[in-house]
Formats: sequence, structure tokens, C-alpha cells
Amino acid sequence: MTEREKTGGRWPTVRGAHATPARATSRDVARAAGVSQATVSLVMGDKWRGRVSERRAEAVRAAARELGYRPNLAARDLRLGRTRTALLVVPALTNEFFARVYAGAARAAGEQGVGVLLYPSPEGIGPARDPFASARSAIDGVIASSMAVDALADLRAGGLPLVMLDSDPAGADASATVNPAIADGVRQVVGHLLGLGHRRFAHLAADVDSWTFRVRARALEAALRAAPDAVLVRTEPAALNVEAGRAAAERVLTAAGPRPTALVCDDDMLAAGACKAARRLGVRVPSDVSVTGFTDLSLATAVDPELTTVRLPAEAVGEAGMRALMAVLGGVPDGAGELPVELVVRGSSGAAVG
Amino acid sequence: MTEREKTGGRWPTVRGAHATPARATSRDVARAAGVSQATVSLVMGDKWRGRVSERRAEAVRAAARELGYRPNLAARDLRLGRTRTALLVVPALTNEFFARVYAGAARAAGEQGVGVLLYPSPEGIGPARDPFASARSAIDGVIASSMAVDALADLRAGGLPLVMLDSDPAGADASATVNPAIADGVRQVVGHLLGLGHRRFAHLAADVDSWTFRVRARALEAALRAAPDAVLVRTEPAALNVEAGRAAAERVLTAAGPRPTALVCDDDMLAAGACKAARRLGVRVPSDVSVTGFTDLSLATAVDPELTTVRLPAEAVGEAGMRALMAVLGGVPDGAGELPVELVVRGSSGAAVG
DNA sequence: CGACCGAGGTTATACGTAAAACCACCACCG
DNA sequence: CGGTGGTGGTTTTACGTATAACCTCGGTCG
Repeated sequence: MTEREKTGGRWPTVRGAHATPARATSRDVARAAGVSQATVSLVMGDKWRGRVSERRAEAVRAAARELGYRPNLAARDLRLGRTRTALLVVPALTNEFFARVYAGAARAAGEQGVGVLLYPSPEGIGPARDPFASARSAIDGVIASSMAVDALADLRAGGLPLVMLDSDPAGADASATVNPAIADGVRQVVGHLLGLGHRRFAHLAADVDSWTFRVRARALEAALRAAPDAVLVRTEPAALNVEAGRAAAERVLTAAGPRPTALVCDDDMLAAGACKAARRLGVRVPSDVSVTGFTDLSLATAVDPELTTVRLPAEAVGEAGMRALMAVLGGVPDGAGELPVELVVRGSSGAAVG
Repeated sequence: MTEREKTGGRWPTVRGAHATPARATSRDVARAAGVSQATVSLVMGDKWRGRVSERRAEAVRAAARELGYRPNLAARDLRLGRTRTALLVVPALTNEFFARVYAGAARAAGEQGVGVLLYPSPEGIGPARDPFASARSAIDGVIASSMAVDALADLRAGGLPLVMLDSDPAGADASATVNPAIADGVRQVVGHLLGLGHRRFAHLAADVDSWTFRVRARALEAALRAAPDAVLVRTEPAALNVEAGRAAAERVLTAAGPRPTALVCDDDMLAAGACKAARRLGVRVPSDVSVTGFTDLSLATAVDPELTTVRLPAEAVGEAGMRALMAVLGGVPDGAGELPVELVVRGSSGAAVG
């Protein structure tokens, strides 16, 4: 008597409630097709060229179709010692940028038959959070954003191939890094604004301590050195949301001294907040002050005027990250990659006045 | 000679590049602790009360800690014939609502040690899309939004426990359903607007063929019957994005005849578009026309004026869906659940004029 | 005093798959 | 005619875990 017969099914307590029809195994298929289990495995794995006759192979495929056979992936993973599953670690999926990174990664993964698991958003997990415990099956590799700071230590401890996003290519202790060309984006924004005659800039910085935002600050200073007469006002870093952006911009716009004519914001959310602050203070966008964002979230075209912003290729970041991981897993040490960004000029920037 | 010794490791091609340190197995722990593998399994599975002495149990735990032992989940899943993994099927994670549903589901799942897998967004998957093939490991149950229409047929074919979101509780062929109280939300919006003196309404409908939007339309008509003198203008359903909402609202606001004073939109994105259309036409919000949304996306407070909207409990939907699924898996046929919604009054609605 | 029992283990087995090793058969060649 | 190699399979084993079944050893009780 087999154990399965004894225990009687997968979910004994609900047996019958929703009939789980005892999935067919490769052995069932073999029996139905009159071959051995090994032959089924060869045919299903597409490794039968020259090992199995066309007649038999077709018989196996027919039987598999008939029985609705699907390989048990837990068994396959156990046998092969790998899972074809990558773990994607991002700070929060409710951040549209990372949702799009995920979409890109999932697409690239799907093409290769690889699965993507998400590190549960830290805020939802208690003190016992553990990326490897929560990942259902084992993980072959990890793709992580440097913004997911509180998870990084755990990740390195795993000893798995690690691809970092938004991370310093030089300093990152990773198998590979993938970044949008942030510095270039900043140069494009500044070039655009200088061309419009702006000379008094304010930087609405995000209070996130990660490479991608540090680069914005550095690149902004560097780009402004091209115009010796330009001045740059720094603001207290603001949390990455609209309200914080509004508050920060309000302070800038009501401060003593000559008012900046261009607000360069680290993110579209801050830029949206800045527009809001301006309107409430009776400062018009873009005629009195120009506002630029970063990322090109859907929010950028929801507000009025629409935001001039630097479009970050979120999907491409996810795709490239996944490809880099797969390259590393395949033995190709795939170093650092940088993805092009694009300045999108919309209604929130215009010619400088005053 | 064992097979492992012969093949020489998990990723032979990159052996050394990133040392995969050959994870410890329960047998390794057993050897280190001087007990049998079965004992390790009992201790790690917390099933040792009365079967293993406290001394031995502690020795096992120490050895496990020392070796960094983590159970191989593929093996466990194979043995147990289940995966403690649920598949979440949503149309797109780039839709903030569903991202929040996911977050809620992941939280509820994490508390119970259950994993959440996502159905890869259909747009990213080729013709060979198959939720069960792409799910890395087998799946115990499915939570699906009715908006993911193109996946539904595949899902039912799986024969797995299925919890439906945004789905007609009566007609849904599912183990359980979870819905926000949409109709009640509509009643609250209409009550709010009627109280402000509005009588000429327009409905900016979404062109998504799903229960949740059909309910909005029906409930709107029903709620307006409370005010016999109220009139309702229907618009051509618009795609679920800001631009489509803008275009639809433009048509409504420039149509012949008396202009509606209240635009009831099926979603915040449509409402944001409506506000944009109004501003461009010189129609002021809320003094000339009131606009209301649905969902309470982050976008609702990014635009100016902020949107009066019905807050849908996205996280709670995900949590309740996961709990319902776990109840079904546990044998409790957990029928239909409805979650309360909340009208959030902000700047886009005001007293009617004209 | 022999039967019984519970505590505290160990041994053996099964989950479903992939693939190495083996085997039978035939064709061909020197 | 003995060997050699290719073709088309089968047999067997291993992956790591959970648990049923079994074993041993004191103590207890009828």
C-alpha cells in the first residue's frame, strides 16, 4: 500500500469540497503511453533527439495532453538543485517606479521560464522577517534595489548571486549593477533650464540615503558649474511624497532673498507637491517658476500643468537586472550596465523671468 | 560515490566565481548533533514534545544554527504535496490599487508563513502564457481579480480553490468572494452631492467590463432615484487613464444643453482627467463643477484641487482575500465578504451653482 | 513475574523528477 | 566472424524532507 493511498489526498479536510483531482505524474503518463518514466522525462524535457523514436515521443505527448500532465515543479527543483526563481527586493511595490521595475523583470524572466518572487515589503513583515524563509522555494539569485536598505544585510548573508539596482557601480559588493544614467539626466535637465535663461536654481532633494539620489545632488552641482553665474539653493531633504514636496517648496518660495526661478526636484512626487505649493502661494507655473521632476510617473501627466521630467526606464531596469542575473548564473560575469534616460519636456518648465 | 560528488556542485560553471557554499541539509545537522535525521526533522518542525528530550532538542537547534541550516523547501513541498503558496492574479501591478491589494495579501500571507506568487502581467507574457507553468512551484490556491479577464479561463481549468475579488458574489463560480462595498460608496457620493445642491449629474464611466464598474453604474441610477428632479447624463465609457478621462470630460462639458454640475467618475484617474479638462475649458473646480473619483489613489492628493473620492480599502481586500483562501484551504467554506468604504471629502466637490 | 506502556529515539519509505548507467539490437567494417 | 558504434530504449539512483512503523529500555501493574 502506498503512502498516498493511506493519507488519501492533498487536503483531506476539504476533500470533495473542491475536488483536487490528484494530478497525473510522469509515471502515470508513462503507463498510459506504454513507456518507462525515464522516456517521459526525456520527451517532456525536450532532450529526446536521437534517444526516442518519433512515434513514441508523439505517444508520450498525446498521453500527457490526455491526462493533463504538468511536471511537479517541487520535484524538479529538488532534483536539479535549483529553482529557476529570482528574488526581487524593492522597498515597496506601491511605488510605481518599482512596480514597473517588477513588470520588466517579470517579462524578461517569463521569456526564459524563470519565476520572480518578491521580497515582502518590510513594513508588512514583523521582526522575524527573513527573505529566505518567506521565499517559498529556494532562490537562485537576488535582484535588489539599494533603496531597500534594511534588507541588504540579510541578502548578503545568503551568499547568492546579487544584482544591485540604483547602486554605486564602484562600491557595490555585487555580481553586477544596473542603473539608469542619472547623471546624464541631470545634465539634460540643467541644460534645458539654462537654455530657458534660468540662473537661480533650487534643489528639492529627497531624504532617501541611496546612490541614485546622491548622484542627483552631485551631478546638479557639476552641471551648474557650466554656468558661472548660476546659483543653487539647497533645501532640507524631503520625504518621498507629495505633501513633503509641497511643504519643502513652500519654504523655498517664501524664503528671504531673491526667489529661485527653477525648482529641480528629485522625483515627480516632490515636483507635484512643488506645483501645489506654488499655486497656493499665487506663484504661477511655469511663468513665475519652472518645476522639473524625475522618474516620469503616471502622476506627471495627471497634474496640471504636466511635469517636465526625466523619464527613467523602469521596465528596462527590471529587464536588464534580470538578464544580468541570468548571465551571472550562466557564468558570465556581467559587470555594470547603464541605461539611457530621456528628458521629457512638458508644461511645468518655461522661460525664466526676472 | 554520490551523485553530488560527481557533478561537483550546483552551478559548476560559476563555481568559485561566487562560492555557493553547498547548503547544509538536515542530515548534516543530524551528524553534527549526533542524532538521526528524523530527529532533526521533528525538532525543526516543532513536533518533538514528548518525542525528543530537551537536551537533544537543544543540541539539534545549536547544530542547525551553527551550520546555518535552512530546510530545503522544494523537498518539503514535494514531501507534503503542498506549497503554502498562493497565486495572486491581477491585471497589472502598475495599477496602484492592485499593488496595494498585493501588499495586503502579502502581509496576511506572511503572518501565516504562506508565500504569494504573482501571475505575470499578461501584457508581458507571450502566447504561451500559463499561470501554472510560470508559477515556479505548484500552487495551493488562487486569488484573482475579475478584471484579469483573460486569465480566468485558465484559472478555472486548474481546479484549485479560487477566491475572487471584484466579482459578483452571486454569479462568481468561486470558493469565496471579497468585495469593497461599492454600492454603498456610490450612495455616499451621491448623498454628498445632493446635499450640496447638485441635480445635474454626469457619469464618467470606465470601459472595463467587470462587476465593480457595473455596480457603480447601477448604484448611481438607484441612488439618484431618491431625488426625482435629478438628471443623469451618461458618457461614452473611457479607458482607465487620465488622458481618456480628460477627453471624455471635455465632451461632456462642451456638449449642447445645460452643463452638469457634478461629474461622478468611476476612478480617480478619470477624475484627474476631468479636472484637467475643466481647467482647460475655463470651467472652475469646484465652483463651476464638482468632480468626484473612486479608489483614493495617491494621485488624488497630488492634483490640485485634491479629489473628493471614495476610498477603497485595497490592502484590506488583499488581506481578506488571503484569509478567505486560507479558510477555504482549511476546510471552512468562507462565503462572500464585503468591506466598508469611506467617502473622503476634499477640494474637488462643492456647492452647486446655477 | 510476565505483559504492558510510555518515553525517546532510529530505520525505512515515499513524494516526482532528471539523468547516469546499463542493455539489447542491428548494421557495418576489417 | 569478432569487434565497434549507433539507436532506442529501461533500470536505477539521488535530490532532502516528513512521518509511519519499528525498536529499546525502564518502570508499573495485574
